[in-house]
Amino acid sequence: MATLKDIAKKSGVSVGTASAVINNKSWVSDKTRKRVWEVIEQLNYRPNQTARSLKIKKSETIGLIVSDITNPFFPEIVRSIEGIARNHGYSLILCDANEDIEIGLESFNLLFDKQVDGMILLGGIVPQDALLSFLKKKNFPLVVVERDYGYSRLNTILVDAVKGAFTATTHLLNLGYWPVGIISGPLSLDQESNYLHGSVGRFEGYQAALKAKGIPFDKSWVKEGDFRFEGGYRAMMQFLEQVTVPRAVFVSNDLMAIGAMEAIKNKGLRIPEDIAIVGYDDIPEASYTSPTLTTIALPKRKLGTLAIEILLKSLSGQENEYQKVVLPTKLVVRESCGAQIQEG
Amino acid sequence: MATLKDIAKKSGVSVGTASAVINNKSWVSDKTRKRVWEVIEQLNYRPNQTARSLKIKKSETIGLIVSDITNPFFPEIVRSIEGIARNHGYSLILCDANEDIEIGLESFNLLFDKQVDGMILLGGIVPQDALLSFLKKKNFPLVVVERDYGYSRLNTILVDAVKGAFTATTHLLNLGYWPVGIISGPLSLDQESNYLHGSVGRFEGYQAALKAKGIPFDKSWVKEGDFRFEGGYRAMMQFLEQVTVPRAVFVSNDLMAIGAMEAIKNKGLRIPEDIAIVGYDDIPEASYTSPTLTTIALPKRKLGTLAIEILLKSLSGQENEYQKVVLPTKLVVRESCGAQIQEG
DNA sequence: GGAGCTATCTGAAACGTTTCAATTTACAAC
DNA sequence: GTTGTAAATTGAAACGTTTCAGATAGCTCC
Repeated sequence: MATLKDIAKKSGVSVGTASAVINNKSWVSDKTRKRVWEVIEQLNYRPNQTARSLKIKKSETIGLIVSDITNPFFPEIVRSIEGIARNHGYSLILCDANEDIEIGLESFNLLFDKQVDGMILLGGIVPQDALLSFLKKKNFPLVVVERDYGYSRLNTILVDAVKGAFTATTHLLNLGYWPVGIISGPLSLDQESNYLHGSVGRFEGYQAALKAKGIPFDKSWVKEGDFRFEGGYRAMMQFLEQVTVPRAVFVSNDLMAIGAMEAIKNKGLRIPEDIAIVGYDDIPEASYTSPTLTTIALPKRKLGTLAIEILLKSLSGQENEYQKVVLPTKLVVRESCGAQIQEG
Repeated sequence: MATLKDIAKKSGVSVGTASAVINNKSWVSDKTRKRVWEVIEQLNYRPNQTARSLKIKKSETIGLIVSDITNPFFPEIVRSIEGIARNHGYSLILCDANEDIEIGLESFNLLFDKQVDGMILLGGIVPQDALLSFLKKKNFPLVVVERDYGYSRLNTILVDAVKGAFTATTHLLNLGYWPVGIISGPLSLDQESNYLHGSVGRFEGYQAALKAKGIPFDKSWVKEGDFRFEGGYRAMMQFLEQVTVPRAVFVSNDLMAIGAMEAIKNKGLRIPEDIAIVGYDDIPEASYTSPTLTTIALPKRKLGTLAIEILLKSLSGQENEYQKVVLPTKLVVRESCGAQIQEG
């Protein structure tokens, strides 16, 4: 592997000049520049980024911790982050936490050792105390997506979960369905670990929608899931075994909604004729299911691009404020809610 | 950020000794070891991996180029690779090529600049000429998954695509369907860029199955897709607009199969009553669709673990042979093929 | 009390860059 | 020619580690 020294020797200049050439410094004479470039090409020289990083104290690398890479919600976000990062000369070190908070913490530390210049947390699987105690000591470019740590000196990109769930539930209520149930995300976990997961917001939105219609909240229309396919299936099965079954259900994410639909079909019931369903996330699969899934679309691409853009700005050292962005959701009406054809 | 020098000064030893302590060299006295560790903890010292990498000429980083991270086939493989890599002290730089061969090449070069110690190509989106001319010059730890570059000095992990496609097609033929079409992967691209994608093997398997039954091959039962949802939809639409429509179709990957089913349903036809479908990959979604998708299951987890294990062995410098592993596939019978309940 | 060990520790070079003060060169102006 | 100035180049230090030849100290043995 050729080094700058080789280039310098072979083209008869000093190492400093050779460095100036590859960095396109303006003060190198055209003659020298040309000669050095010839040698660079001849030796097929590529600068050693590690040495460069050591010197300039930047790794030009970003850490990305995804809470669950196999959840179809994330890959599209990862893609948009990776593309923009690459176009700005940054590469991505990926860690998948597999929804395990221990791995989240381990990855968090590991990424620092690897000298990443900044970090993006997709889904915020890093434990709150570790993250906050770290942030209180150091100032580090960091963006959190889809998790609210409730700390002001932190860039956060959220989606208006309360309003999204409100819209979904109201949509079902407006269609005249009654009763309308909810399959939520993990609720109890949230309290124990102080993990303000999106599930709480979505649950609140559901309750608010009932309230707005003057309908009393009733615990028996609530089942708790785990954001995974199986959890949705199980929760719906519980509903189906009740004496009175809900006429419609808002399911807190699409993966669970698909599981819930599976349960309904297995019981020989029809969607939406017997039970109407609205999901949340709008993962690609929502268009494939049968019936297709009415759901709350999150601006996935936007979530990713915004995250990396805010991070890049922060990386560029501009003295910028911490941002907390809340993006709107959008109701996507498909078949599972039983609405007449109408643009949502 | 504390450095080794700080540690050395504060604990009254030389930098060399301090280094020996964090690297757990045996010849440091217990007394010194203890004192240095105290300072390390007190200053919250963490070794600078960049400096370390520069010196030891290893980055402890692996490059991973995925041909399409949003294809549900890949995330599970990525997860198994990442987990094992992390447990062995390696982290992963992820590049997503978005099925774009240009990006594949760009990423390939970028990863070298980043001094990755080894590389895994998931789906082999790197152009053949670039890869092979590189390999002929240098010797570099590399594992390719699900693409056969047809070069012997290269670790390759494949699945028996020909046999898989043969099994799928034969399954349809045995059910008495006729004619049986195929939606293939990109075939023409393969010839132009000499890209021996899995699509060719699957196509061959289809042809072999016909031949085995003494059925002549007919071009009009072949449509070319792009391995994406939309491509499957479009290809099926072409079939549906033909004078005679195939009675069953083997679709070369599940994403396209789901697209194809969508097209069929949109035309008001039934699966499998009007058209039977068998896919390939067994992505998680294959169990969610309606009807559920009969498909060829690949050992995804195994593909990932094997890839990283071979790479790690190669990285450890053992003078090992190049390996070419071909894993078997498995027919998973669900509803879309219209077979009676039977274990596959 | 010196030789010979061993166990422990030191100091400096090296890894491949970037950076910058200092130097050299080129050239114009007189 | 000398001087002044700008342009081009050099050389060495630095980044934070690892490594290794050599130094030192403490023993044992005769």
